[in-house]
Amino acid sequence: MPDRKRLTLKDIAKELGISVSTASRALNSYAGISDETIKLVKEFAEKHNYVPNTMAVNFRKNKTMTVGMIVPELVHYFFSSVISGAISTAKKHNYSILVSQTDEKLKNEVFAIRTMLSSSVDGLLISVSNETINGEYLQEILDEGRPVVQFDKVLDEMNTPKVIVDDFQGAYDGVRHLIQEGYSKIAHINGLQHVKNSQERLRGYQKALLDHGIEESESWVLHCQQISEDEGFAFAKELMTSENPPDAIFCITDLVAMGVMKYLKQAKIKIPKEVGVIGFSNWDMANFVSPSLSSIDQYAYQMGEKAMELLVEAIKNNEVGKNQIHEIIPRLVVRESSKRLS
Amino acid sequence: MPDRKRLTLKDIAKELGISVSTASRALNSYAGISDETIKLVKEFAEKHNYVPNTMAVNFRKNKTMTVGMIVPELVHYFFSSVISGAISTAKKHNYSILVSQTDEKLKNEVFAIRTMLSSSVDGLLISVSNETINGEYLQEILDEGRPVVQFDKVLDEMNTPKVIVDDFQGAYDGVRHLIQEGYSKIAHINGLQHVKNSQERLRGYQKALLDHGIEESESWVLHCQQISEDEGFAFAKELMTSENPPDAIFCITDLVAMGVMKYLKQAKIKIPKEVGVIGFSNWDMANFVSPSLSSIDQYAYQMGEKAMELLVEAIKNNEVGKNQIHEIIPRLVVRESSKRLS
DNA sequence: TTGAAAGCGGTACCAG
DNA sequence: CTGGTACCGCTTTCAA
Repeated sequence: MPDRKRLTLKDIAKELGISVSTASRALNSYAGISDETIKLVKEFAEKHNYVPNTMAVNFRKNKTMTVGMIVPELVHYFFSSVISGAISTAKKHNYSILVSQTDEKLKNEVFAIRTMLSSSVDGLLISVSNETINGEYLQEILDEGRPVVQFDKVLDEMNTPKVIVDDFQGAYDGVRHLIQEGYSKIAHINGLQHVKNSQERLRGYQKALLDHGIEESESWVLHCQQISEDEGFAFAKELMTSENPPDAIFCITDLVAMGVMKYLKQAKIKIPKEVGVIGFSNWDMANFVSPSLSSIDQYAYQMGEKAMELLVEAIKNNEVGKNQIHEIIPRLVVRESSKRLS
Repeated sequence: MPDRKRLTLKDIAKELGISVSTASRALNSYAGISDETIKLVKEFAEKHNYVPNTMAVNFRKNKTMTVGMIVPELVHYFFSSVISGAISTAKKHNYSILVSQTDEKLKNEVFAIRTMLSSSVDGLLISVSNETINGEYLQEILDEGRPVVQFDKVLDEMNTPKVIVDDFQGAYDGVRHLIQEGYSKIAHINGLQHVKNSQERLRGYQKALLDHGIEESESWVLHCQQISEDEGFAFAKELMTSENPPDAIFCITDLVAMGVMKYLKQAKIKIPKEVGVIGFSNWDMANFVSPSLSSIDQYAYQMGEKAMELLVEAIKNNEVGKNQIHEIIPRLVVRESSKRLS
């Protein structure tokens, strides 16, 4: 396949009998170039299908109009929605997005960041893995003078804009709803204790109980390691076969709630009559299961849009290390799994 | 934020009192450079954290080590799985992936292709939108001498490697399974008639009926426009309230099957006792609904891996326009929704 | 085994 | 308003 040599600025200049610089300026419509010349050059370029060599432009301007996006998992309703939102905003600003995933492994995250760096991205959107405890690797990219925006799972101590969901509020709303539906023995299947989202959701759960005069029982708070369906199943079994079984379970994610419901159904425990269930994230499947699952929607798509906006802005203003928090208020979506009344 | 100027080859050369070319060759371990020099340069580079300027390298070599990937929809179990597979293979070969989505709109697809082109991707992975009927826009990228690999939804007439699922076989296996379970009045909710996947699945459905001596009824084949849950619901209703309702429904995708099951449950029609249901794609939710949904697994992740492998190979060998078909044999996953026996 | 130098294709500064 | 030219950082050819 002989790569048909592409037309360059030099070719155009020679062909039209003008200088390369004039041609360049004409194509970019600089002030101080006669309309005539501009027209001449543009028409010629159009006619001959001139496409500027992006690599040359990137090289010269030291910009790629490309940003990196690193997520823990791609095959995931929440994250793919965030990416979708980010892509849509990126498109508006003429940015492209390099996507990478870490499978929640720090090792992969470090590799991904390095790769992004070497791909010369203009900036980075990242939701850190569960294994990530400090941001030393992330710091490298900031040190290069390239902006980073964190979203969803963030490292507090890193100075970057952050787009997060108000997990506390979401959890609070969910648990309050359970209480209002008449549940009073509410268990919570939480996540990894060092992860901030988990901590906040736990706080919301506790505060809701407190505010409604319900005493907390330590044995009703369990912590997942994998945040998996299997854990949901196992913990539900553990809870329901204990001395003092709960009458509602607030789950750290919808996936865990799926496991919980699977167990309850298998054990012939009626949802929501005997036990209420509520998830977090509002996955697509929440709608399809029966009973349909009440959940907390995190506005994933909007989160992606916002994160990308902040990144574009930071790139434009060459702002690195600005610590700014954009908090998204989640929305309780009530479905069948938590409706005891009515 | 003052961008700390990065170390360049020139700096290294000056510092070590050697020429830029020697430094370059040493770093790349050229033959004809003394081991001593190589060691000297590499150690210096290592110590001072030298990172080659990728944009300069790209520019010089006219390669970016980046490929584009265009899918109809990102928030989709199947496509995100394919992307995931592609990313994993890309990583092995040191490629990065630019991701874009078209929302099944030709307009967006054209834009995405143009953007990818201008981002100087080394190659392109694409699954075309439902609106795409011919490949003139795709041809542009081939004409530039850059390889394209199509996957899942492909344009037959384009000369590119293609990775597809044997839709015919998948449909055949699914319908045969229904027949073996004792269903005989099998309806099929198909997709858009001009899309190849739809045609093949329809063929498989028809052949299975034929092979088992079951007569086909035209009124039992319906065509979706959107391939949506709502359509599944509406068509199920149409079928079940008709003069001659079927006793099984083979759906073009799991999403449509979700709608079908929703209707059946609402109409108190027992699955799988009265009506069997089977989907296509084997989404994660197939496991979570009840009854769980039988489906045809397309090995999405492997499809992504394979497509990326073919692309890397094509890039390496500078092969553009090679027409090669890699067909993946899907796998029937039997769950509750189609098990009438036992 | 090494150095000098010519670009790659643009952009932008300085003169005129 | 336009042309000439230096240069971005690296690779590679040619000479030594």
